[in-house]
Amino acid sequence: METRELRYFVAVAEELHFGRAADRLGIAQPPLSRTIAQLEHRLGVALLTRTSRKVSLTAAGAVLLAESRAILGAVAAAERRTRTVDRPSLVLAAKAGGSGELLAKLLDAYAAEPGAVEVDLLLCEAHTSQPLLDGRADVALLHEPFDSTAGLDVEPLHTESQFAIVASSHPLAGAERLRMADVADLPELVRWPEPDGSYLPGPGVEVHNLTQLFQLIALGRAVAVMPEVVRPGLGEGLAAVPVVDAPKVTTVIAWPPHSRSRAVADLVRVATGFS
Amino acid sequence: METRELRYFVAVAEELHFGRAADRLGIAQPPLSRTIAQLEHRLGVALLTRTSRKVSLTAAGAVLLAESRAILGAVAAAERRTRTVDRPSLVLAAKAGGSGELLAKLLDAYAAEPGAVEVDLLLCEAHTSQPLLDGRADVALLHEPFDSTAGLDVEPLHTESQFAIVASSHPLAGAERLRMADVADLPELVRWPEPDGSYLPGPGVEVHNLTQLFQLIALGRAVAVMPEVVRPGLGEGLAAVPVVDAPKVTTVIAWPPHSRSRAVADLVRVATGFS
DNA sequence: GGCAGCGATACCCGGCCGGTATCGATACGG
DNA sequence: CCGTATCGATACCGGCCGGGTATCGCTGCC
Repeated sequence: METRELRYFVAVAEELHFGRAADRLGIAQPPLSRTIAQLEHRLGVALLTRTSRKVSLTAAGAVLLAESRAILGAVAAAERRTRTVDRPSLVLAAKAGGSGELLAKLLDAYAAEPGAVEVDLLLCEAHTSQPLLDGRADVALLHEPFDSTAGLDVEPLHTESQFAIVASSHPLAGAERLRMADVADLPELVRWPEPDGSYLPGPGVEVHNLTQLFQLIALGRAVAVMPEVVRPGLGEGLAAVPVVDAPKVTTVIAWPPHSRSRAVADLVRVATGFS
Repeated sequence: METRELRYFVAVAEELHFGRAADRLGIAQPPLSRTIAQLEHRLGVALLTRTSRKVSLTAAGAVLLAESRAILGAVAAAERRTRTVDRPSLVLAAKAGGSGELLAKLLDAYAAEPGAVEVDLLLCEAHTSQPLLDGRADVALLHEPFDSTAGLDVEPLHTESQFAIVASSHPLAGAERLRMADVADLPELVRWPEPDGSYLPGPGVEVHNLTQLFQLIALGRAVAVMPEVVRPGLGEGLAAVPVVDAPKVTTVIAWPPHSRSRAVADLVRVATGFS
C-alpha cells in the first residue's frame, strides 16, 4: 500500500462521492475509481459499496479509514521532524483560551533552561491532540477526559474541578453550588464538533470555540460545564457556579510516543517539575 | 513521501551499503541511489553521508529511520487488520517459554467468553513487542522492564521477583539468596540480540532463545537473571536462586493504542479480571 | 419516459521506475 | 607509486503505470 493510495482512499471515504473526492485531490474521477478498485483487489476486500447513487463504507473500509488517517498523520509528522532536525524548534499545541497561566509559566520556565530552543505556539479551537497526530506539533497541553490521549505518552500536570458557566441573569447563576443533574438536561447545552469538523445530530447549538460559546452564554442561549481555568477569561454578564459532582479535569502534557527530541524531553521535565 | 521511498530508505539505512540494500530489495543499485537522492532533494535535507567507501546516517537520517520503521509497521498492521475484519481472529504474541501458565489460563478464560473468536498464538524468541508494531499481532504479553512498551496501551497483569539461573554445579547454586552484585560481573553473562537481530559488541555469549540459553547454563557456559515464570521450564542440572534486589518484573498485556477491536477489548478485560 | 447525476469502462499519452553500461573516487596490495 | 577492486553516481533506454478525455450504463426523479 502506497501513501498515494491511502490519500485517495481517505478522500473517497470522507466524501463518500468519487467526483468530489477527485476534485479535492485535484485529479480526474476515472483514475481515482481505478486506484480504489486496484487497492480493493490487492487487499482482497471490498472497502466501499457503490450504487450509482450512493457510496458507503464497508466494515473493512471503516477500519482502513481509521488506520489510514493515523498513517498519513505519521507520515506528515515524520516529514516535519526530519526536515527540522537541524534547526531545532518546538511546536506546542494548546487550547486557545484554556490554561493561560499554566502556559505562560511553562514557557517562561522552559526558556530559562540551558539549551532551550524556540517554542512556536499552535493555538487550537478544539481537538488539540490532532496536530500531535498529524505532525504539526511536537507537544500539546490536553485536558482529560475531554481530549483523546490514545497513542500518546502523557504526564499529568494539574487537576481541577469544574464550574457551570451561565449568564448572570440565568436562574442558576445565584446558586451556591450545583450538581450535574441540575444542568444535565437543560435545553441550552451545546454540541462541539467531531474531529472531522462535522456535528452529530442532536439538540443544542453547534459551537466552534470558546469566544463564541461565551457570547452565546451571555445571550442566555447556552450553558456549559468547564474547568476552573476558563474563569479568568470570563467577561461581564457571565457567572461560574461550582458543579460539585462533575468529573475532575486533568491538564496533561502529551507527546508522540517515539519522540526522541531533546527539546521535548526538557519541556516535559520542566512542566512536571512545577506541577 | 511514498511507502516505496521509505522502504528503500530503511533498507539503505540498515545496510549502510547501496549495493546490498538494492540486493535485499530485489532491484538494481542505480534506481535505488536515484530514489534516495530524490527523497533527500524533496525533504531538503541530507539523510546519508556517502564517500565511495562508506555510507553513514546523518542526524536527519536517524530520525527518518526511526519514523519510517514505525510507519511501515503501521502500514503492515493496517493491511492485516483491514484484510481480516470480516473473518475475525486474534493474534496473541508471547515469549516462547515464558508465562506458560498465565497464558493457558488466559486462553481458557477467554475461550469461555461469549463472542470469543479464534486466537492464534505467535511465539517469539525475543522482542515480543515487535509483531505488535508491525501488525503481525493484535495483543501481546510483555515483560516490563525488559520489553519496550513505547507507543502501546498496557494493563499490568502480574508482578514477580527474579531468580538467578545457574548450573547445579555452579558455585552460586548452593546459595540461599543472592544480590545483583553477586552476579553482575560474572564472565558468563549473556548478550541478547537488538531489535534488528544484530548483537552489540561486548563480553558474553550471543544467545537467541531460552532453550539455547538453558543449555548454555547447564554446560556452565552462562548465567542469567530471569523472572520466576521460567522456573517450571527448568530441566535437570539447573538451579534457580532468588536475587533479592533485582528489579521486579511485571507481566503486562499490551495492544496498539488505536485498536477498536471488540476481541482485543474482551481479551484485555478477561486478562485483567483474574490478575 | 426523458433527464440528470454518478461511477465504471475504454483508450491514449507522458513521465517515472527499473534496467544495463560506464564513470569517478578511494582504499589497498604489490 | 601504480594497478586494481569496490562502491556510489551518472547516462541512457524501454516498458509500465498514473493521469487525462470521451463515453457508457445504471438509477432515482420530475
